[in-house]
Amino acid sequence: MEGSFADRLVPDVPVLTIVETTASSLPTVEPLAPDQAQLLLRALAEPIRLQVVQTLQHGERCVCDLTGDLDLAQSKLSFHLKVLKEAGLIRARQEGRWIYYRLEPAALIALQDWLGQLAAGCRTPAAPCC
Amino acid sequence: MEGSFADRLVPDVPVLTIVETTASSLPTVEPLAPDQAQLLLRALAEPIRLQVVQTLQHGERCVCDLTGDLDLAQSKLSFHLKVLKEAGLIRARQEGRWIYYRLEPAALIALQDWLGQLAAGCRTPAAPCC
DNA sequence: ACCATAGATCAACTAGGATTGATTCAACTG
DNA sequence: CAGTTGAATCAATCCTAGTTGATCTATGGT
Repeated sequence: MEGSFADRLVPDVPVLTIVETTASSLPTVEPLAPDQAQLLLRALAEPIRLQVVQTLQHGERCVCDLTGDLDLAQSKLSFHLKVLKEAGLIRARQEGRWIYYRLEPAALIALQDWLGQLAAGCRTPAAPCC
Repeated sequence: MEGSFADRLVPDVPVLTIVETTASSLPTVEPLAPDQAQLLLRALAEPIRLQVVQTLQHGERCVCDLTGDLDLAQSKLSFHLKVLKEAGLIRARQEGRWIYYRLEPAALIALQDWLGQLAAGCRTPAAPCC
């Protein structure tokens, strides 16, 4: 262990836990811990990674295509894919010699919910001061 | 002009435009441009700024209180408040010698919507490859 | 078995965001 | 008015995420 790069960037936080609710048929997501929210935010808050995510929005894609799509060095793309994967935003699937990446909507939805709670909380009016 | 620090971090992107829809009574938000989304993400993707936002979730608060709440140097807090403000996530209000900051829910909701669109887009199944 | 290709990993380097402490500015107070 | 205090700004420094090019691993083809 004791890796570098993304390993340093990505703290040891358990990844998304997806929970099948008993009653509803829709899969819901555990409320995001602040750590997890931050992991997702940091992963998304980078131009190249944002491009990757937006590209994957249109469907699964293999690395070799992504390098072409985004005109990136293979090494660079690989680095960012790792960050996105460890944040739980994308998933990899191997097929022969190629590796396909796809978005993980659950992560996006979890973050969405987290933002919603944040927005919902700030309905309280002013406060006193020092 | 021609500042440094946050000025460099925060590109010259027009801030949120809030639009009153004619029919509904709820204020909605223009779809976020990728630039704007990234500005918001970068602002949120930092531990201290996230703490600030979470603190403000419980209501408006003046700087002097925030420094105490979060145990931060005044200068440091001021820097992060600037980033958050320029991203449109918080708003300042002066009252005498004190300056109160509060969350801007519209920004959170705009980002929420943006994430929603991203998640909605990735319903398409696999794709071909190289 | 050998070679070619897809992709991950690594070590060294770079760059730019964050921190620090000092300074400046503005609003009150005596 | 001078003195005080809340907060923003600045310059210098630090630190770490991101880049680069080379290397390693694995799959598949001949």
